[in-house]
Amino acid sequence: MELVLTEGVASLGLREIARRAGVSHGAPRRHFPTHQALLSAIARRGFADLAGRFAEAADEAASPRAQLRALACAYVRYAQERPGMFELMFRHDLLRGQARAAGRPQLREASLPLFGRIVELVTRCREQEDGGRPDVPAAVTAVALWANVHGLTQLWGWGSIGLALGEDDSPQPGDRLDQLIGAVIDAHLGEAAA
Amino acid sequence: MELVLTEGVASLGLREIARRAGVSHGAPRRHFPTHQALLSAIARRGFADLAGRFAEAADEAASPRAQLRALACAYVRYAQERPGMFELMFRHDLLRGQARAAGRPQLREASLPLFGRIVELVTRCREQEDGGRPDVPAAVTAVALWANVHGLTQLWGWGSIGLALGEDDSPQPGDRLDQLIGAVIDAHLGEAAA
DNA sequence: TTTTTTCGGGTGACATCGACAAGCTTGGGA
DNA sequence: TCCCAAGCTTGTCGATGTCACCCGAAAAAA
Repeated sequence: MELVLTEGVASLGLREIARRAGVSHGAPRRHFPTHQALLSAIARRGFADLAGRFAEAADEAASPRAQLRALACAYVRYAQERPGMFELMFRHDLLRGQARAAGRPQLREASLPLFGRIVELVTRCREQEDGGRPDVPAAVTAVALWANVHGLTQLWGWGSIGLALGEDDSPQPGDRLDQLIGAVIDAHLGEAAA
Repeated sequence: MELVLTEGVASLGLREIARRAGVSHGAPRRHFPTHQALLSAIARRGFADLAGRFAEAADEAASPRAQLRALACAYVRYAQERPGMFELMFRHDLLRGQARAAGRPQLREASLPLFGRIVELVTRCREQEDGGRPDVPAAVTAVALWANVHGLTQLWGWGSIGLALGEDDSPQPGDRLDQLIGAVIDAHLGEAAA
């Protein structure tokens, strides 16, 4: 099923998926009650993939700050590696229908543990190097950081960043993205690590 | 036409818009070549609205930092006040078709001057109170800040923030949003203003 | 072993959608 | 007066998602 995501999110019609699977339309209905449910299932698989990347990114890094940075990198990299999947994950809930109440909880239950890990890392990072600003609770900083990474991913994904920064220098764009992520982490967690 | 946006982005079918306008389907075709073009026109109007809010938000504030804060507030407030319009503005380009190359430039040309104002404010804010980190160029900070506000808006819009922070205290949620925006501004521009 | 239930899939219909191709109607120059 | 172009209507075409019904095989129950 994921093979369809290499074609973009626009080619995710129910009949198209059925064609791709070699079965007739209405066959998916035996497994998923509606089109949205199928898309939700695919998105859930995407969230599982992302969680796996998070796990293996956190294993490679030692300090909490490095782990946070690795998480952010994994986030952006996943989005730019599987753009269709990323798109589907964060907007399938209103692609066509008004199933707002039905699609939400699944998405939230999938993205909530990821956030729990972030807030835990922020607290650990704070009590270890206490360079941040302790006047604002850790959960707020975690939310701000998460929002920053997500927004960065979004803006990067549709090319607004390369256009806003101007495409003058920086031989490969991966450098600029690393610079951007480093700036974001530094901004939310304090200037530089110990 | 904007009246349709009070019903959400799901009710923006071409025929539905025509019904709402009291004309028959295929009538909009005389003014807009395709459905995407109509949606782009509505989104452009939304961008104009947002630019107007930015202008009047920047007038009320004096210091560049206060202006940036006002801009961020206006951004989030606009999104939570017209959620359908906000959604349409940032995703109509791939709602259904593959008109990726056609829808993009209009969106970018509409959102680029807004960003220019942000980077200008960041530079002015820096050379005035020089509290930030001058080792990273101002454009990078501006992008990071913009991405942060955008991501915050997105996460807030679909309720992930209230769910992540827990709905325990904070009588009205507007306070928490102000706190969040303040934290974001402080993080990217330096601890506290003069 | 025989029967029955369930599971996975197929077929066709229906309403709706966006895009298109004619036809109308109306208003303002020549 | 004629004309013609803008704006709207109507109808069609392909395609979509949902639904109801039918079928074959495998598993479960008799």
